[in-house]
Amino acid sequence: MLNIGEVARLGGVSVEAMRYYEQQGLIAPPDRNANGYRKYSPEAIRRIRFIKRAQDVGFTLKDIGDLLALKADPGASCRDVRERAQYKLVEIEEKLAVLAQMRDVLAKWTSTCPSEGQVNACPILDALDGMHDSEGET
Amino acid sequence: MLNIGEVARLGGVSVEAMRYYEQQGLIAPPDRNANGYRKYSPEAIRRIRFIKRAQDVGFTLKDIGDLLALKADPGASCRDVRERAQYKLVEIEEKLAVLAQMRDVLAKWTSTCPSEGQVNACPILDALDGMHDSEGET
DNA sequence: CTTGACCCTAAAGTACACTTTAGGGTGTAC
DNA sequence: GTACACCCTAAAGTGTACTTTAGGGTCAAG
Repeated sequence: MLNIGEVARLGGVSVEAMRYYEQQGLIAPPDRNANGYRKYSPEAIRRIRFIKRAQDVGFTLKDIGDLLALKADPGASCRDVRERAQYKLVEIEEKLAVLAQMRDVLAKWTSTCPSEGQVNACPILDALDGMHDSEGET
Repeated sequence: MLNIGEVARLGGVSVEAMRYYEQQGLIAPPDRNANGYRKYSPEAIRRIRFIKRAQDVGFTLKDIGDLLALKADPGASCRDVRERAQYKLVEIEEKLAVLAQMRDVLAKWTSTCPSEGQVNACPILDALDGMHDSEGET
């Protein structure tokens, strides 16, 4: 049995994050020993790492709660999990599109800026000021 | 001279956002007329649109404050503006890389999931559980 | 003369995932 | 026996860009 600090260290999170996950229902409240300390089985480390991996691919803690519920539900289907993943995939692709657009505009602007001269002749500020509108609005 | 609501409408933001920008120093406190209402010149609309365009390419309100300060400073150089833009460009490219990685992993997972069968045989949950580790960690 | 759309302020709330603070108990090594 | 690392709780704070709430004045139309 492990103390919270050990699980946190091995799981790669802070002790406070551990307590936060418990509070949010992502990890079950563990047994306590006589002094009131939380005592975890090594399985808890797997759980923490599950949460971290899910975060790494973009799931929020709420999403992760849903995934964990599906995981624990014998009546749930693999399709349910895949749906969540595909929905998240779409969200991420949307964010990618927005950022790619930002990148393109910024790249264009920085490439046309001579970097010499005063700000009153800065093409970037001119663009922000709408001096030569030409972008496709969303 | 325009009321705050007119500027907000023409600038494409809410009245509350206008007051927030003023509070944050992004727009100068305008004159008030006898009843205490803010009165703006049409220039204020340009300012709001500047802020919106800058947000659209990824600048935070704090960034935008810096840009506006450069814009108003006759001693500032175009290089200063370009530096900000290039820094932001790098930030955005970093975010893009993170999201692209998420997308790739999620796409792989969803493609290998049969969507049939019970969750106890779900390849996505297995992957999240670290069943067949093979990702390059950062 | 009242209805409704507008304006004002200050403060608190929202989402997200924690971290920090304040105050206090526990366990072990020297 | 005390120093130090560890554990506990509850509540408040962080950052971002607003929105919402509460409470109250202003103005034009009918």
